[in-house]
Amino acid sequence: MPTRPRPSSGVTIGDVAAAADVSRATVSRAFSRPELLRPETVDHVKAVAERLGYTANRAAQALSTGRFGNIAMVVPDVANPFFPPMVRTVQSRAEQADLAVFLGDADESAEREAKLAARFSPQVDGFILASPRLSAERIWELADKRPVVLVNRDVEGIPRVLIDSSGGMTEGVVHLKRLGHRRIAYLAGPRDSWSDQQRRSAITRAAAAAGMEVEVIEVGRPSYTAGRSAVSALVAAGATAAVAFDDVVSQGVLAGLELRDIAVPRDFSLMGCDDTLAALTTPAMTSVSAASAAAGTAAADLLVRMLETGRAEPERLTVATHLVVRATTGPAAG
Amino acid sequence: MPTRPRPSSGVTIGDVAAAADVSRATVSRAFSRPELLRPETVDHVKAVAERLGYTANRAAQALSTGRFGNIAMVVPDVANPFFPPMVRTVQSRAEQADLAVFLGDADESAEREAKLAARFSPQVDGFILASPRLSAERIWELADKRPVVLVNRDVEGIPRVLIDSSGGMTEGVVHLKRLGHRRIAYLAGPRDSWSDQQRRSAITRAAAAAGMEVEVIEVGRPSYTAGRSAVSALVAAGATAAVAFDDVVSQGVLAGLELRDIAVPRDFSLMGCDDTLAALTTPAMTSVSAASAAAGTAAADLLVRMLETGRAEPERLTVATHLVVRATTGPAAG
DNA sequence: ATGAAAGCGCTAACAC
DNA sequence: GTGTTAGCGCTTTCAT
Repeated sequence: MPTRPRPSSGVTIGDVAAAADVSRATVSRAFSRPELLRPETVDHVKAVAERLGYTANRAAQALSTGRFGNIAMVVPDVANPFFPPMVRTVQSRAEQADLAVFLGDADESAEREAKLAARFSPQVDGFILASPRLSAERIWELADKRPVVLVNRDVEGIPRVLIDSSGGMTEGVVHLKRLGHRRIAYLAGPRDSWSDQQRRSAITRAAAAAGMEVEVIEVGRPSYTAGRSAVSALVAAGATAAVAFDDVVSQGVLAGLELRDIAVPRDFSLMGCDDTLAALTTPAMTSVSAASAAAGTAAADLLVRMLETGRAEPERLTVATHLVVRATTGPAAG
Repeated sequence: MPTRPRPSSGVTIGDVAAAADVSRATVSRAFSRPELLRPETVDHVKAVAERLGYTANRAAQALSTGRFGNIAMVVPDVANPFFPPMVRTVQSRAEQADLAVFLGDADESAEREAKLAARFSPQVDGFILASPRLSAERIWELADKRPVVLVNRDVEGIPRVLIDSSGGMTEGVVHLKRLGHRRIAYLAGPRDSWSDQQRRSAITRAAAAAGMEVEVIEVGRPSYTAGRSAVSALVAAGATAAVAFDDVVSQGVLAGLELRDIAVPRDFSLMGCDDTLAALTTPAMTSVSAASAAAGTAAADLLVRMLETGRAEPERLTVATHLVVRATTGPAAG
């Protein structure tokens, strides 16, 4: 008989059973189904386990039950200030359900999202995909194997939490119109981002309704530098105001305008989105509220419920936004 | 014999073995030790596995090998811009070693760090603790069970990566002295943070050496609001310059000063630390470089090596810092 | 209320 | 080079 030095996770359920003079089944039940045991048995077993420093082997548990006690959260970029608050709330909700959270940063790439999903899939009970760039097909495939909750992405039949920026966006356009602007620019984000598509169409529609012209300028990956570099295009477009895909880009634009001695809001109006940094800049930026923290809680809640009830109806939530007017929007120049 | 509906992870190694007409051991080897098999066997097995959509059950693997293929990273606050770049680099290094990363946000609390560590411990091969607030004893306890790498924390016998801010801090004090400042303030961070202790003593020492007075003002959790609120204490202290624990606090101070119409750098000099936001503010802040991304890579590297070699010598790295002079430091007023 | 025992899917001795 | 087989530590059915 083989006697290889087996990997030992230290104290096992057998050790506790022996020390407490009960069967392993009893030890197991003391933790997972204490109501099946006499209270004194439970106490005794737990005391012994405590004394021995017993911790259940998660792998064995998972192998036996088929449940891992883990979920995965995938984000396009943790360094984007939109996500950390969401990461935090997802974690705290997950912790309440005794779930540990894997975090994957996809670096704004659909390909890397797929890789991460594949890597996590064999050891998680479910996924939260924040602003995923994955195709609907791949999301369906994934959802076919594990419960999936989406944030800021709408795919048929998949539970999701949407932060609907169109309300705030529209208010923003109206606000700019009232200030006398006639020609504005939208600094667009990643094309495969649902948020960008939504914002793009909201602003286009609102501008048309208000009889304003809108020039769309692509900046690609939403970053400070991308925003700063976009200023020349902004100037070339002859716009007197701009709405940026998010606050990060907006902050870059702010710096770029300053560099060219274009005063905000005197010579130019600027509006961000998500309200992640807007309150912290100088001057403070007008932005569209977002509440990504709340979205995180909601998403985690949905997932936890799916896990507990076993694939309930796909719930679909939408949270509204509004414009937060600060110092970067003012009357049109001239 | 029991016939409960066993949790099935779909296609198992047995299915592949049957379909490929080999033993399960061969299938296992085709993936983990292909060099032991005839190339054609490997190809055949892999092809069949592919066709069947086989994915190894991680729990079974872990149970059998005692290795999980996961590591945990614990940070005090993901929303603090110092950490996301580190999280990203840790992840990318971990991915190269085929390790998945659990992320825990401890919310600046030692207690929560301990909880997270306990939660992750039974299913990870090692830990990266970033700026942990845990006591040395608890860190030793943890390191006793699993390999641990520390970032910005020095505990005897534990591998770690330190970003030594004292160099940059000292340069900063000299810089302020040269500008004519005589009385400065240090806006201190969390007392249980190694970084804060180090910065605190570096500035105290440097100021003493330069014959300057330094008032230490505690702000507690390093946040924008904490920084902004600290401005009154700053004014009361009669300092003409301040060094903040980090850029987040510094950014808050900047806003607080602006609110009181104290012009920077004309009336007051301000210096941040870590250079996370400094380049993005208006005016751009003088700060101490930090390279948290590099620290993350180094830490992950250390951990991966420990995992591969099996507890090598505890390596201990220190990365130096320097002052990055920008617009918020100028001649002393008056 | 508790115990006995099968088996979750995989890996690694060992035999051939 | 490949097969056989004994577990890894846990949960759960079934029996008592």
